[in-house]
Formats: sequence, C-alpha cells, structure tokens
Amino acid sequence: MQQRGYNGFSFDDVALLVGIKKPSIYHHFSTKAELARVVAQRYTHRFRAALLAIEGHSARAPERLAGYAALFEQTFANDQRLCVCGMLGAEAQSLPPEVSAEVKRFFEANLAWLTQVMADGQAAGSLRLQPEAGALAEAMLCALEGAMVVGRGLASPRGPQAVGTIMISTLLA
Amino acid sequence: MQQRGYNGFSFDDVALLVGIKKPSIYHHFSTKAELARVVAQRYTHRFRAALLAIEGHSARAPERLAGYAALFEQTFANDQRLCVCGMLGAEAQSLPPEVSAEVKRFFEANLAWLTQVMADGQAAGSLRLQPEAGALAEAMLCALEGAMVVGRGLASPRGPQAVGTIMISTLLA
DNA sequence: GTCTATATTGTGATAGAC
DNA sequence: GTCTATCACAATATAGAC
Repeated sequence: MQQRGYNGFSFDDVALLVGIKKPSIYHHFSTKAELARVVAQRYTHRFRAALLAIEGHSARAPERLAGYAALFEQTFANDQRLCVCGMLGAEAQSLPPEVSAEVKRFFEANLAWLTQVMADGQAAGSLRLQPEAGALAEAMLCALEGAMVVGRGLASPRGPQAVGTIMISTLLA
Repeated sequence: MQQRGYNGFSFDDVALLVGIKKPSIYHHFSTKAELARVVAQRYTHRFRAALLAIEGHSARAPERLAGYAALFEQTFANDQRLCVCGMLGAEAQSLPPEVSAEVKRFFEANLAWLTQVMADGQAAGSLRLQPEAGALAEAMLCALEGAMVVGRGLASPRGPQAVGTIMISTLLA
C-alpha cells in the first residue's frame, strides 16, 4: 500500500510477499477493504506510540518537531515509501468508506498532537506566536506529507527531514 | 486521474466521460500510459501558462505566492480534485516510466519558478532571507501538494489556499 | 490455516466492419 | 473516427478438500 496504493496492489502481491497462496489471505481478512482498514488502523496505532516516545525523549517544541519529521524520514528513507495514510489520503475518493474513515482518524490525531506541541512551544517562547498553533500544525503536517509525494515525483533522495528542517527554521521565535 | 489516480481509472471510465465507446479511445491514444503521459504533459503546459499570467498580474513576491496558492485552490475547490502530478507523484512507483518522467518535469518547473519568486522577494526585502530561496520554494510546493492530500484525507473543505496563507505569513520579512 | 479449483467480473488491447 | 465483437489476462472472492 505504501508503494503502489490501495488500487495498485492485489491479493497476489500480498500472497507473494508473505509466502502463502492468495485464497489463504481470506482466512485473515474477509475483504480487501477490511485488510486495508486494519493496516491503516495498525499504522495509526504505531504512529501514536511513536509520538509518545518523542514526548519522552524531547522536552522542547523544536526538538519534538524534529523528531516528528524524523518519523516521516524513516519511512521515506526505506525505498521512498509513503506514509500509509498519505497514500490512502490521495486515493480517498476511490476508497471504501471504512478505509477513508481510518485515514481521517490518522490525520486528526496528527493535527491534535502537533497543535499541542505548537501551543507548548509558543507558551515557552521557542516558537513564533503568529499564526496560531492550529495553523502551524496544519502547515507542518501538509509540508511533510507533501514532501513525500514531491520527493517521490522528483525521484529525489531529498526527503521529509530536509523539508521539516526548513519548516522548523521558519517557525522559531 | 485527479479523482481516482492512474491505477484507479479505466478506459471504460474515460469512454463514459467523453461519450464514446472504449475501443474508440485507441484512435486517440495508443495505450493507457500514453494517455496519462499526454494528460500530464498538457497539465504541465497549462500550469506554466498560469504562472506567466501570475507574473503579469502581480509584481511583488507575496502576491505572486498567493496567486500560486490560488491555482491549487481552484483545482481542489472543484470536488476536491488533486493536482494531476501530485496524484501521479504519489503513485510514481507503479507508473510507466514515460509518465513518471513527465511528473518529474512538472515538479522541476514548479520549483524553478518558485525559487525565482522567493529570490526576488528576498532581494526586494519582502521575504525573509533565511532559509535560502530554494529551500523556501521546496517548503511552499510541498505544503500545497500536501494540503490537497491531507484535505482530501480529512474530507475537509479547508484547502490549499488556507495552507498557502499560513505559509506566506511565515515567509514574510 | 492452507491448499486447489473455480466463479465472476473488470481491464487493457486488437480485429475488422462501417 | 466510431462502432461491435472478442481476446487474454488479472482481479476479488467463494467452495470445499486436507
């Protein structure tokens, strides 16, 4: 899904990848939509865990944002893989509703976390006060998701970390 | 292609859309890859024309950037359509080479134009001097492409114009 | 849990008439 | 330039044996 998208992968691809035959997949997932929904759900769950790890590791907002960008970089550095929900977000209009609903939850969780980080940074004096925290969060998320798409389109090794660094430098107080 | 992506649309969809039968399409495009390549090429060509129009209409960098963001907004406002090359960029790893090559040209042209606008703004004193113009251009492009993906994923009416406005306000001197 | 076999539909593409 | 008819194949999904 990260490499070819929901419409670009088939049960045959999955079967080849995990080493079982195509019909055996149906023992684990009833439909393709259900498989994609679970993948997106797990991805969001692991992403939330990574956000908690950043909070434990970094105290100040700029460092937390750098850690956040590093999450995207780790994904992209692995053969230019896209964020699962970035890829699915682009395909949202041709996705089963239960899958796009999961994608929506991912973005909402990211915006909520980023908004809190931005607000903390503003209160601590490390981040600029304008625009408001929610707007800064939106810009950061869009820039990183976009960096994966553009980096892939350019077939460029330059990934989200580079764009994240640029964004942070414009966000500092 | 803007709504469902390269892997998400078929010749049947196109036939229904333009009102001819599926095989008739082959009189105009020899393969699906060729059709996508031409669509991306035309899109890039029209986008270049729109950039020239912005130059003629706005003189200062901030206004030109607002006009640039408005281009993305116009696309997105029409039923949350994605930038053709943003959609194809996400799918790049499952695209025929001649199509992804066209996508690459689109992003290169955008970065070149944006970099010039940023450099002009820096020289005129309207835009911040750090980071360098090329980095500001990269951030702006990624933020706008990402805004379409995230906006779609969130099923939100909030589009690239809103994110563009946020970006510009962080870029002002 | 995994398999073989198969149903059913969709898809890119071609042949050849008009 | 468009059509009907058709091909070859790939897709999601099911039936039923082991």
